Amino acid sequence: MARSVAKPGRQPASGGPSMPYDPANSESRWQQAWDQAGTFVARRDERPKYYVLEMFPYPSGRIHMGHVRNYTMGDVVARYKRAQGFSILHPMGWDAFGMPAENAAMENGGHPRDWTYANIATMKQQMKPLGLAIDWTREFATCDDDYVAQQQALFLDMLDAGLIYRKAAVVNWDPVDMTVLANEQVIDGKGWRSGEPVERRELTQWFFRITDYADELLDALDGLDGWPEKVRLMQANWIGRSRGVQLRFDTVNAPDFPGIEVYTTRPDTLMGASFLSISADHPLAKSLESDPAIAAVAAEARRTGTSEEALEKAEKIGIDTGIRVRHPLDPSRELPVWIANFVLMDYGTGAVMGSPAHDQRDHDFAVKYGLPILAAFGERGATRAQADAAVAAQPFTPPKSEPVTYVRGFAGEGDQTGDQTGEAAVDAAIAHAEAQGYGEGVTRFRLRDWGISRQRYWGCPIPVLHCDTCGVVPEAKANLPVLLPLDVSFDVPGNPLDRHPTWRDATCPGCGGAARRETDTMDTFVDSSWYFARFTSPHATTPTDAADADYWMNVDQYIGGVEHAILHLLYSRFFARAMVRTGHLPAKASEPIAALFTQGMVTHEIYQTRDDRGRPVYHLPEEVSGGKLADGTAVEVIPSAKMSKSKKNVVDPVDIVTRFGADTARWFMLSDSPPERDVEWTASGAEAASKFLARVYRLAEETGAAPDAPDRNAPDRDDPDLTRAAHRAIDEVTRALDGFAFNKAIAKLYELANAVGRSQASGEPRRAVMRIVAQLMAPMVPHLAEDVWALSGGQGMAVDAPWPTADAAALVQDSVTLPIQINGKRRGEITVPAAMSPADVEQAVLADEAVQRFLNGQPPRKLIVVPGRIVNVVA
RNA sequence: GCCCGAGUGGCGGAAUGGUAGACGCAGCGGAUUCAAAAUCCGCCGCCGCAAGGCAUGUCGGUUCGAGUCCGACCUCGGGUACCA
Repeated sequence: MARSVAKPGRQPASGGPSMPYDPANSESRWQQAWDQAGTFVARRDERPKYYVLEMFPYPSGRIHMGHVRNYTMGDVVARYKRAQGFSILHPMGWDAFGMPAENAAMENGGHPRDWTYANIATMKQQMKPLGLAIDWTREFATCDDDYVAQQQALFLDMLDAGLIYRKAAVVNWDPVDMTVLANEQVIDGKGWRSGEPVERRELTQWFFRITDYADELLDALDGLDGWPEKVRLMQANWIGRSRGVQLRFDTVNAPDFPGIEVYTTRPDTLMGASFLSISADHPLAKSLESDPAIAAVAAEARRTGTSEEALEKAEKIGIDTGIRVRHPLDPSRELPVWIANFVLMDYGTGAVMGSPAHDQRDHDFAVKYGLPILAAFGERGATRAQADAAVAAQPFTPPKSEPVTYVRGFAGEGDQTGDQTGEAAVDAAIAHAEAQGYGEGVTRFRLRDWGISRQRYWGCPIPVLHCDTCGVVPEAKANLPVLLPLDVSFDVPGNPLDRHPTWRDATCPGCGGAARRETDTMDTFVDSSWYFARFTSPHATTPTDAADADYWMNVDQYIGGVEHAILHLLYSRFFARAMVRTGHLPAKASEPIAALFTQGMVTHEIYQTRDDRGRPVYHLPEEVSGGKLADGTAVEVIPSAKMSKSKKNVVDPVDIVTRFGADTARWFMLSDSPPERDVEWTASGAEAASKFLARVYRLAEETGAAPDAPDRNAPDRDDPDLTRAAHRAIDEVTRALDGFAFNKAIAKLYELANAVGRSQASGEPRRAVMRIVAQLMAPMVPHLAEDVWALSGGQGMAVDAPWPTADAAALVQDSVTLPIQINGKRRGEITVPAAMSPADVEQAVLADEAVQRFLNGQPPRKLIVVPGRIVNVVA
């Protein structure tokens, strides 16, 4: 419907009816235009390349606002870099294996494969209208047969290179459902479906030797300049390189176990050791299980979940085994050996030294079981009695760099006491242990090898066979891919691969005899550890293509949630090294991600009322208006909560795009919060974004219509203020985009649009500025930018226009206003020529009336002039 | 428990150690309109008539000057190796 929108005075006299901003129509039109031009198909050419990647989505069923935010940010980078002349790789795929598909099959029937591909189709259809500059020709899902084939080929090469091995590891076992549970399926130590306490159970599983690269993964963090410092810190702490000592405690009364090996980073507290604790799975503990009391505690200890969190938070339990060990520094002391539930056989030696005076966990344990608490050291100057008294109620754990007073020598009773830092004492203790032969200094890592075996169906099959003659044998590459059987059911718990009638049967590539397939599948983190490499040549018949990988690697900008700061990103860093080693990536790709940005979540208010029994009842945003329901009931508003279906505080991107258009959704997602922080979706904010975009469209229409005015032959009115504003905006928006400050870029665009609205400039000068507006907005709102570009006389498409550059001359200011502080408080200001010397500024300031009043005739004690910034008078 | 973050008006936020609150939302006032919507213009941290004072989670410190740096704490969020 046509209507006039032009302001009085700028009304196009002869102009036809203007069209209102109509994103539904124009957005799909521009998307078709880009498609037809093949604008976003990545090409290897003479331009410098730029690889932008957002963490690919799990196909859960529908896209959500978090996806919109994530992909919009990547899209801004892709379009901005494209305008700057880079050849862009900006692909999209699907992290398609995983538990939700199996859960859906269990709950609603159907097959995980069908569920997954249907979800992918839906989500792709939902993403398309966002107008993302994605090369869809490279799309793949990790559950595609082809991806499975290449991943299995990688596995075999890594196996061949010695990067993969098998060992026993514990899992959460649900004794009722007879199945392995994921950590998230263990709630308060009980299985999520059965409600029964889970047990720890040992299984032989496949491991990647990520610890081979522990040193390198840690040291290389220093070079990752484009990564957030917090992520590098988290990874460094996770890898956790520590220097300590492996100590041997000789047993007194266990002839079959002459010694127990213990690793500690605090050998300086050895004199404070009052017990050893061992895992219930330690061989020594297992040998004692004929004792019913020990068996009971061991069984109880095995009932704790396997997660570190569960382990650390669980009530500490233990039992004295009756076994005694001799203290290495004092043969007259015998220490008891306890079984404890917080020690896992998987980590280290399965035994730890208890120094309750200097460790919170050991202290808790010692208090609970009445074990002695002996201080190795105390506050500086403390006597032994004082130090012991101080640790009775709580452990003393100062930083290792802090000097303390050792009250029991760390090299023996009364030997090497006195003031030391923990660091120095640890060094001395290690030296002493080595000299005396009761231990040796070792560097160890917190990082453990990466267990990839999953007792689940919907994952990439591990391509190995079990042969009675040859043992464990890799599948022949010619037989890849090993694909999942499709005729499976999920009506009984457990892994359908295990109970499939024929799938396991295979021929041994070694001896040609009968063999059984491995029924474990790979951790889905394997899939996501190399997908970025696969995007460089998604259709290659090998995992990667050397020329493509060489051109496109590395990822120049990776964008995703901080929840992946450790596992996904560390595994990817490891995988890249493994792929370099096996010849699938060039050496330069061993750090595959040059820059990382972690974006915040999208949140929304929760609207809550209470039922008769005081339980919360949640209401959808559209049911609430003005803080009330339709029937007038007031709702309680809980701000900034993560969007979740159960809390009903969700906004569907499809609804938003239908109602406002993609550009509004994109604009609001970027405008309201800095990208690394959470953003709260608000209806009013979305409406404001929509209004602003409509206003920009109107401005473009008005300026575009200007030549049709009757005075078209009169000279154009220029407006130096507007030109200056435009160049300042170019400068500021460019710097904001470079710094990932999308919200600031948008604030600058508001300012520029306001300047255009105020300006009296006419005709071409105005249109020139509107073309700059179009270019600067294009990365954020690409469809509107095309409209504005076309309306203001731009040639071709805005998407193909090179990024504008600011005219330095237009940015210079001739005078500056300096605030005047007196004793640090703002008391006035002074406007001086920008080039005025500090000495002249001082004179001008001292002449200032407000300054004279404060100084009251006295000379100032100090006068600080920060050129161009501020003046501070100290009276 | 442990590791890592974040906290600024009624709200989202801005601020190379240099005027705290850019820009936007909400609110208030005005213009336009028969009326409304839409649009346009103006005001808008708190207390105070004003002078002025108080304000960046809390408490201390460094500095001519601290939202920004240092120390301790509080609250919320992420991770914690089988959720992705």
